[in-house]
Amino acid sequence: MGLRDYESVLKAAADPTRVRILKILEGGEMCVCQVIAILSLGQSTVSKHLFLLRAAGLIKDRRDRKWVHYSLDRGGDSPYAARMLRNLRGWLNDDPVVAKDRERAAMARAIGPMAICERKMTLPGRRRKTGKR
Amino acid sequence: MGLRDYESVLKAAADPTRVRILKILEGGEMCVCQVIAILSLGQSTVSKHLFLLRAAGLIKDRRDRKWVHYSLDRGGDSPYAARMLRNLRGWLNDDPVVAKDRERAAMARAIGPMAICERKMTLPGRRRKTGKR
DNA sequence: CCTTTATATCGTCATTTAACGATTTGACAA
DNA sequence: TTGTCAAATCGTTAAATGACGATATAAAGG
Repeated sequence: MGLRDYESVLKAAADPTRVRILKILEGGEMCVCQVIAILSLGQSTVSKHLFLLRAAGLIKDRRDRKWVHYSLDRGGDSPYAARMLRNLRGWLNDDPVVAKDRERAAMARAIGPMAICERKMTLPGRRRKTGKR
Repeated sequence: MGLRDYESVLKAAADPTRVRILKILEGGEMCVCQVIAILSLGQSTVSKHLFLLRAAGLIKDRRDRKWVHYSLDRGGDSPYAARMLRNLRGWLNDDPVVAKDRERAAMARAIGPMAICERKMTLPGRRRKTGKR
């Protein structure tokens, strides 16, 4: 519980894409394909971000049939992670990117994971492949 | 006060060397040459770290003759910075690296900035040039 | 078994970053 | 002004990071 853990939590929380994921998950559990659809990023990219967030103890996963659902790990054992999640609750709620993600998350929830995962549905409002960084 | 500010604060606070600086400054104001002596890192390296911490609103500087003293910017206008500083207060106090830095900081304070800045004194306990990463 | 589909992992590439030494700037003293 | 010294900035290099597409694994269904 020293500098190493601290660093993994802070670095995980410092990346803008990963904060977006955390803010999306504040609305509740989400399956990976929904997160992918909301962020409009490649599947492997999102998977890696989720891995880092999980490694830091910020989120946890739950397997349901062939889907994996992620949610905030509020009761985790990392005090750094727990505090950062609490901080984030009150932060960035007015940020336009976060707000837009929330809208798209609400749509994803309304549609449900099945429709999105089975590619019967695409979320509007942001074009895919928005530039390769 | 959106994602950009958040990112600069979190990234600044996520680097282990910069946290060490913040923890050192919890003991009070310090002149740059003292921080350099405590960390045993190159002068330009430390200067850049201080720049980033200042840009994020985590620390502030004060000029006194030919020395620049840095201290935590607790009353700053960035809510992210203020909160992170408060979090840090209670974090990492048991970490061995932080503890060692604190010892060396206490020595540096006892000696005073003059002696260290004028190179009449070298802090023991950690060899210079510990590897170029 | 074999196919499909959701997610994870691998390999590559471009960008960022942290370290260094060298140089410049800025404040003081002579 | 000139010299000195603390600190900031510049330029380079090696490692870390985030993006991607391709491939591998895990669970269902045929």
